[in-house]
Amino acid sequence: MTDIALTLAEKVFTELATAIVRGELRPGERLSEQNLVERYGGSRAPMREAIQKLEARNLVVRIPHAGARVVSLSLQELKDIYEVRLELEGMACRLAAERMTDVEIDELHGLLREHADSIAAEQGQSYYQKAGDLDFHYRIIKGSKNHRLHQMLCGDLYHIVRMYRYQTSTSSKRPQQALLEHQRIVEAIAGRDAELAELLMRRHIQASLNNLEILLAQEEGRS
Amino acid sequence: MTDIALTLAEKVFTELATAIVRGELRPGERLSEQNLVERYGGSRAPMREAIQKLEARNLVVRIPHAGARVVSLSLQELKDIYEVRLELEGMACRLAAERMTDVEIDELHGLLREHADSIAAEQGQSYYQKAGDLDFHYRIIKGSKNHRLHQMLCGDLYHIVRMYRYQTSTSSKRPQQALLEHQRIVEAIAGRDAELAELLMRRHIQASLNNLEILLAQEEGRS
DNA sequence: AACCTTTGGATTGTATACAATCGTTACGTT
DNA sequence: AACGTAACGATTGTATACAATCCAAAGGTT
Repeated sequence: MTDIALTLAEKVFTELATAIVRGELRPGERLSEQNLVERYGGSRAPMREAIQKLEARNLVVRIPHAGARVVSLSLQELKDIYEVRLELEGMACRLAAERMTDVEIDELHGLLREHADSIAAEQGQSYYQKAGDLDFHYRIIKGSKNHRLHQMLCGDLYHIVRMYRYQTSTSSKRPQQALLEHQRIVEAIAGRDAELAELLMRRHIQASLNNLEILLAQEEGRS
Repeated sequence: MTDIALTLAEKVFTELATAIVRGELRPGERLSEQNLVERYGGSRAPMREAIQKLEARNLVVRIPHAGARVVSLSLQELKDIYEVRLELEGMACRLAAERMTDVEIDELHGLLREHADSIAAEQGQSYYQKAGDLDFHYRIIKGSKNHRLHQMLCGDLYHIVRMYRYQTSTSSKRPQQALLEHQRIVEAIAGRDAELAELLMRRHIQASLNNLEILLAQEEGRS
């Protein structure tokens, strides 16, 4: 039989994780075990375990005897994360150019066609564009065939990155620009040009970092 | 007042972590909560929490309703880890060349002199050499001034790397060779040559990976 | 009025008890 | 004898209860 016996701790964990990523739980907000019991049912033990799982993924910070809070990153910490992501995802793209199967590359092409159609039809809502962007990066990471790399990028860093992207609405011109960059990256991968693929991916992420910094600076000025 | 109130869960966690790294707990070995209670005292709750912390650092694997086992890595997984480490520690070295203070660099020089003396005196026992090697890498990582990078390298990857190094006794000629490589790396950092520093560090780790692969192959043949 | 101390409430850390699930062994069947 | 099945034991998941710690507000002192 397939194991449908998900523990309550895992359910609460995924619920909370998506809530944090979507910004429904604000950075710095407290997570009391008792509150979670009242909201999700069950007892304190599973709630506690869920919080620990969140801590393991750096989504919350726990202080002994003082409780857990949704992580709140300084601008410096966010830059640190992007610096690492730049390196790791560049690496992933390089490896993907060497290791992806031809079928996987075809699927990448298909994905880009979908995105292009979606943007052309103007129905490319912000949410779906972000999901699509995520899907693109996800496939390349998977294409690196390095399980640990996949785990680090998708498990830890991406939650954080997504969390801050949800709140900052991307500027209107960026999606088309991003699609162009994506297309060039896929070209490089299809040509098995690992160095170029890495270079282009690094530039791509650098661009989105610049974008984020501008938005954060605006937000800073507004507060 | 300084918080000396370490929770039992944390104590057990550090105990177990070092035990695993030292090989006192073998890969694949089971960790039953009840057993831990008998060995460390207390109740199941803190033991459970300790095991979860170990899982968060990839030192154990937990399967719902089936318990926890010390992680047992395939050769492929080990290669994946080294591949990531190569990239991240190369990055750390590059950043260190740009960001370390002159004082920190002086301290690095001092560390290398100690190592040279230790080897010359022939009293460089295998254990201390490893500790020294670790200290060297640790300082460079810290010198990168990227907190997340530090966390990833020291928190997750190093435990695993150390775990497999403890068991494989380094070959007799390697320490001197390693010291030489260390010295060249520090030269590059002192000269603020970031690219060279990264290159040398990557070669250095690649060499130790080659060394490890040979030893693992020998072990494979012996079993 | 500002500062320190103290006391109360709330929250986490730990202990114990019960329920659900899994692995294994013994048994019966083919 | 080999295979499938069912019951047992052991272990984990969850619930409840108690102890230790922290945070904040109230009161006294300088």
